[in-house]
Amino acid sequence: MAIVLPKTRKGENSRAAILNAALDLFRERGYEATTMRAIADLAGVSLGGSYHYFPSKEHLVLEFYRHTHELHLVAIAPLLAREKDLGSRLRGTVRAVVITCEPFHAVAGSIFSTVANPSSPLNPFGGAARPLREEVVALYAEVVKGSDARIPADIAEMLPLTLWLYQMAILYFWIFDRSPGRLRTLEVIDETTELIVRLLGLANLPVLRSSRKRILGLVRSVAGGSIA
Amino acid sequence: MAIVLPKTRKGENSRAAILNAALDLFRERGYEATTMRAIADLAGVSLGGSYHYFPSKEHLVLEFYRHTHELHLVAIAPLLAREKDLGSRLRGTVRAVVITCEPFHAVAGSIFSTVANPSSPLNPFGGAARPLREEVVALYAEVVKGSDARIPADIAEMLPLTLWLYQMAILYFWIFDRSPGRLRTLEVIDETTELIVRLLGLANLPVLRSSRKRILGLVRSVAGGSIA
DNA sequence: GCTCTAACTTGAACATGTTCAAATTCAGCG
DNA sequence: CGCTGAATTTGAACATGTTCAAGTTAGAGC
Repeated sequence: MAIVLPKTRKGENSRAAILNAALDLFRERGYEATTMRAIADLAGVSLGGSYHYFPSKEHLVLEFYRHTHELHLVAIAPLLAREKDLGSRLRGTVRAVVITCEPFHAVAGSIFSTVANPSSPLNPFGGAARPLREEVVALYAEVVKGSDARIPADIAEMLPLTLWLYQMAILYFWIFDRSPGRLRTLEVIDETTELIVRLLGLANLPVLRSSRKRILGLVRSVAGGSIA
Repeated sequence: MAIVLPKTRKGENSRAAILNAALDLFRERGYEATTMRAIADLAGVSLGGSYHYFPSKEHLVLEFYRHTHELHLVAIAPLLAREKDLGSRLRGTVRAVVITCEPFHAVAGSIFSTVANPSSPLNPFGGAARPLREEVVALYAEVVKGSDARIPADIAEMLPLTLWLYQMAILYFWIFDRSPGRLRTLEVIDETTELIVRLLGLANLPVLRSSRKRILGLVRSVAGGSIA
């Protein structure tokens, strides 16, 4: 079950060939229609070969996800360097997620399903996925911090984690979106990011004070138990 | 693929035996560890027999849903007949969900992951689960309607569906909850239901008017595309 | 009671993810 | 060059969800 890293040049080649074959076939046929035998054939290794570097078919999907995360980082770097408005930063970042993931829309369901399984070590709330999760949370921390919005400290503390959860919800919506160009998802992103910014602005209203405390306590409690 | 209903007494017995065997084994060993062969053995039919009444192993899970849903209905009937306060009705209803599902807590994770896959016929947003989903939404409509709370019409329209989504979120939290007696989930239910009632009370604040419109439009849009 | 048909049941066969013991390769070393 | 041990590779074997053609049963109609 442990992930074995290649120790030789030859091993590196094999691992890369397997991964590329898997990514190509996933994109071309989808996850379920891609058999481990087809991956092995295309990679030029035997059936068992893949299991030397990837403990399971699902682990190949996770490599897929890691790949898109890196594409995402590259895609939004200019925006984050330039833009100061929180709404624009948030909208651009989340839009970039779904745009980056677009080539993999057909596979995304299986990714999500894999990732949603609480008993899997790959669960985003669990330990194994922790580095990647923290990278994404840190990204949202930067989205907020690099803006000119003044966020109260108690909210700022929990906001990145909340935005990460929000992104997961958007991705789940996106998986179901069959509209051309995934326009509906983009619309929902525009609506929700604007809503988030507006609600942040309203958070200091006296009448909302107690709800704010309650919500923050809730987020803290949920995050504290399941994630941290 | 079509679901075949038994036409004879013998058929009814077989179907019931298969279903009972499946529920018992799911509860005892979990979803993945329960093989179709074990189900068939325990039910006293041959391997292929199950497929006459249940198109797939996942469809047996759907029956499991229905089973717990019916237990849930029975559990909350007295409360809904007696209580008029919205917060109490909501809290009691959602508490009853997790209490009803408690015997299946260990299984719930793998079931959730199976079912979260959008390509699964059992996906709660998809077609096969539609009748059951509509029953649950109708239940929440009754929770609201039978209360003495006065809910604006535009909110009342989308509230049951939103509460169903909320229930799903609670269930996902519950899956991760390792606290004794699942006390943390119950606490979160108490917190969130009170928050929901409070926010409903605030919905008429002028300053929230535009956010309210936005949120309702969002829910309507999300529901219209993926679910209805 | 006999026949016929639809309902029901069977289990071998298949597809595919996974395992694992054995075979092969290869770089380093004397 | 030949040896050695680790890294890599192999493919047969296994487990399990699913299919399906063939067999069996039971009840309606006569």
